[in-house]
Amino acid sequence: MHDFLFPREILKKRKLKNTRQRRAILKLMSAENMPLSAKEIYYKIKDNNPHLKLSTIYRNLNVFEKNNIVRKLNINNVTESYFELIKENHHHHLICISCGHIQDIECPFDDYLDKLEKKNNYEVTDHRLTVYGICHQCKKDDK
Amino acid sequence: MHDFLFPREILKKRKLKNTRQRRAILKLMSAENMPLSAKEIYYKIKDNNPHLKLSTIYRNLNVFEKNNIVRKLNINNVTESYFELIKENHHHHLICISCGHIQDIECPFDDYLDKLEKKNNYEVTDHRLTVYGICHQCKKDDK
DNA sequence: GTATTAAATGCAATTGATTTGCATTATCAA
DNA sequence: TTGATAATGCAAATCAATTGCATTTAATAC
Repeated sequence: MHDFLFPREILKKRKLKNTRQRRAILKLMSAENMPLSAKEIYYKIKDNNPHLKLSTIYRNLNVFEKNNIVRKLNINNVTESYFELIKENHHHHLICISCGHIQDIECPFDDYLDKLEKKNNYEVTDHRLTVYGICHQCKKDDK
Repeated sequence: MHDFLFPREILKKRKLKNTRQRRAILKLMSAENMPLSAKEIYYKIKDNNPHLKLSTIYRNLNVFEKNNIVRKLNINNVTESYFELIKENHHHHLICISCGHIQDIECPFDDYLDKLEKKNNYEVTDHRLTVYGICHQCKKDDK
């Protein structure tokens, strides 16, 4: 389950320019290890990158998405997109609609997608499962 | 599997005002029977509703969503939200990333969500499964 | 029907996320 | 070290969606 690469290795592997800004974004995403929005990334790394602009974050997240380095997530009733590093373990998300906490869940599909492909004559390229609910803590707090 | 209600019945049931604009939106959504964006709805009904504004569509789609009349959908790489009428048959979506065609697929979950609830101590309220791929026609056309 | 009242609509302006154009700067390969 | 190419900073623009407010309309009581 060897998965970790340094930002500069991730970039080199894709022949992407190894810039300070890109390294900072990847380093943060790796450290936080949870989905983050462009703004969250921006506010967490701007102190160490004085002239950094939000547009640079957006541009790089798009580059990373095209290069399969990050995955963009839509969350119901949340306007900003979230981004997570793509790792080896394929998973989905369980999201608390009260506190917003996101946790990974295993992919429950075994041969379901193969069957779906054949049945519908599709070539399946991606799938997303998102489960929404109220987490234990929020239930207790009656939030 | 009796499911069909006239727009005025749908509105009355929820004690929502039965306006011309709301009826037009619901009538269209029922006739088209596929997810539509606010703009698509707007352009398809504006000829019969001269002073209709897009903001009225948005406001009503939000009202309908709160009242469980429509469901809002996010589609990867698509900026607008899509909306579909909620009917009895619970389903998910298979979307062609080439032509954008959306088709319903059965929900594959039996006791999976119950197990997930218990395992994670969550109260599950909603779930979305979206499968992306390339449809038969687009494969043939090599689009 | 008519009056009353609360809610919906039209309209214009605004918001907020994301993108883009362009001049400048930084990276990378030779 | 240099030159070519791509990334960044910065400001402005875009686009989906929302909002404030005056006016209109639907629902209810009379």
